[in-house]
Amino acid sequence: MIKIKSGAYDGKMQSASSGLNSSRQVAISASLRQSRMFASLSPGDLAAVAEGCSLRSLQKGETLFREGEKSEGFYVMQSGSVSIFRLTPDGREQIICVFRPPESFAEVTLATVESYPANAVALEPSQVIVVNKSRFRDLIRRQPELSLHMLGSMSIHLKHLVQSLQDIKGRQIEHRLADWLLHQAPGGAAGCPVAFELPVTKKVLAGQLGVTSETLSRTLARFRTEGLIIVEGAHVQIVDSPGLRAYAAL
Amino acid sequence: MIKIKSGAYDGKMQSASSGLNSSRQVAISASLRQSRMFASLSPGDLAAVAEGCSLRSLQKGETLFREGEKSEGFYVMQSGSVSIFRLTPDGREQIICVFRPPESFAEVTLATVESYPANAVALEPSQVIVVNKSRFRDLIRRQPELSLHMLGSMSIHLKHLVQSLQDIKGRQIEHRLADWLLHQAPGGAAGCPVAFELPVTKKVLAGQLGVTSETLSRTLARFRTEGLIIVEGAHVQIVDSPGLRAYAAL
DNA sequence: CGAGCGGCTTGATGCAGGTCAAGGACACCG
DNA sequence: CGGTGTCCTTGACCTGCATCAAGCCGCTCG
Repeated sequence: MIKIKSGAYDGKMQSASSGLNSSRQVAISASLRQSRMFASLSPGDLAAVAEGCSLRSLQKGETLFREGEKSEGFYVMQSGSVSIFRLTPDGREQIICVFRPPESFAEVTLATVESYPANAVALEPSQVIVVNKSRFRDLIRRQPELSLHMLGSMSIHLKHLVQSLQDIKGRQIEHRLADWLLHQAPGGAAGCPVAFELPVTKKVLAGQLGVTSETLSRTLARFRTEGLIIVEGAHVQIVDSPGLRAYAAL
Repeated sequence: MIKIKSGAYDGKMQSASSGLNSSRQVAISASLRQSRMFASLSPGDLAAVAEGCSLRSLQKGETLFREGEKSEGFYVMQSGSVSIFRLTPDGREQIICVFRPPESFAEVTLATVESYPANAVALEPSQVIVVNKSRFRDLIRRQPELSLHMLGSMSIHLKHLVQSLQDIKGRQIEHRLADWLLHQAPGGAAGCPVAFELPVTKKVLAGQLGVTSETLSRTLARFRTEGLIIVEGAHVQIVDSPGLRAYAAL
C-alpha cells in the first residue's frame, strides 16, 4: 500500500474528481511525482495529469503493447521492470532497453508517431501508470513548461540510444560488460569491493548488452578467472574495480 | 524586443527587423517553412522564429560542432548535407546519421542535455540555419503547439535510431543495402528500372550502413553479378527490384 | 608533365561472437 | 518420486565482417 500525506492534496482531488476514486488518484499522483518529468509540476497540474491516468498491473511475461498497435498514451513505471524490444526477421527478440521506476517510456507516441515502434513486456510482476494521450496533450497546451520536460526526457532516451548504437558497433563485450558492472555498483567511485544482485536474469542482461547468453556467460567466466569479479548465481561482487575500469575505459 | 549579447549582432538584428536585412530573414523564413517542424506555423510566429536565427555556411569537411561542446541551439538544413558521428575509442568515426534539407537536428540540446552528444561535419559545401536556443524556448512557452512538433521531430529521429540499432545487430549488409537502395529509388513501387546518383561517396554510405567501404564495395559487386543492379561510379540503376525487395524483406 | 592523393576495388587472412549441442543446477508439479 | 521446465555453463564449429595489403583510376597541384 502506498502512503501519502493527505490534507491539501485530498481536498484538491476531491474537487477535481468525483471522490470515489480519489485514493487511487492520490496514489498515482505520488508515483508521478517520482518521475523527473513531473517532479517540478505544481500540485494542481499534477492532479490534472493524474486524473487522465490509469493503473495497469502486469504479470511476468505479460505484454503491455506490441509493435504497430495504436498508442493510447505513454507510461510511467511504478514497480517491476519492462523490456522494450523488437523482433528480428527470424523471430528472436532484440532488446532495446529495460525500464524500471521511476522512468517513463513510449513518450514518442505522443507526437506524430501514433503507433508503438516496438514491443513491451513485463520482466516480472509490474505496475505501470498509463498517461492518457489526449488529456496530456491538452495539458501541454495549457502548461508549455511541461513540454520542455517532455523534450528532456526524450532527449535522454535519444542520447542513450546513440550510446548503444556506437557501443554495439565499436566496443566489444568485455568493454560493455565492464562498463555495465561498474554502473551497477552502488558505491560508484569507491575502490572498495562492492557486491550487488543482478536486477535481471543473465539472459535478459545479455540481450541488453546485445549479445547471446552464451557469450555473456563466457565473458563473465573470463572476468572471474582474471580475478576481477566473483559471481555466484545472481550475486556479483566486484573485486578489482580498477581492473574493470581499465576495460571499460576503452 | 529580445536582447542579444553582442553589440554588433544586436545591430544586425535591429536592422533586420527594420528592413535592411529583411531579405535574409525572408529567405530564412522560407527555408524554415520547408521543415515539417515549422510547416504549420502562422506567418507571424514563423517570423518570430526567423528573427532568432542566423545562417551558417560550411565548407566541405568543416565541422559544425563537436561532441561535448555547449550547444547554442539546433539546426535546420538549408543546402548540402551534414554527417553526425561519434568517435570510437580507437579514433575512427561511427556515423549515426546524415541530414539533408529540409531536416532539422540537434533538437535534443534544447532540453536538459545542454551539450552536443556527437560531432557534426559538412560532407559538402552546405548552409544551415542556426535556431537560437533561448529564443526558441521563449517561443515554446508562448506557442505550446510548437512543442508538439518538436516532440514529433524528435520521435522520428528516435524511431529511426531504434531501427538502425536493430538493423546493425540483426540484419546483414546485403539486407540493409537492398533496403537502402530501394528507398533511394524515386519512383518507389514502380517495377520498371530506376536509376539515380548516389547522394554521397561510397565511403560515407558505408559508414551510414555501419560497415567499411571494402564490405560495401563487395556487396555492390555481388548485387551486380547477380544482375540486381548496374553500378558505374556514382550512377546506380536498379534492374531487378523484386530481387532487391526479396533481400530487403528479410 | 609527373607526383601524390583520395576514392574505389579485390584478394588473403584473422577474429569476435553467433550457432549448435550437451549437460548440470534448480524449481515446480502430477 | 521421476518428469518437465527454465536458466546457466562449456565445448566445438562456422561466418560475416574487419583488417591488411596491393593495385587501379581520376583529380589536383607543384
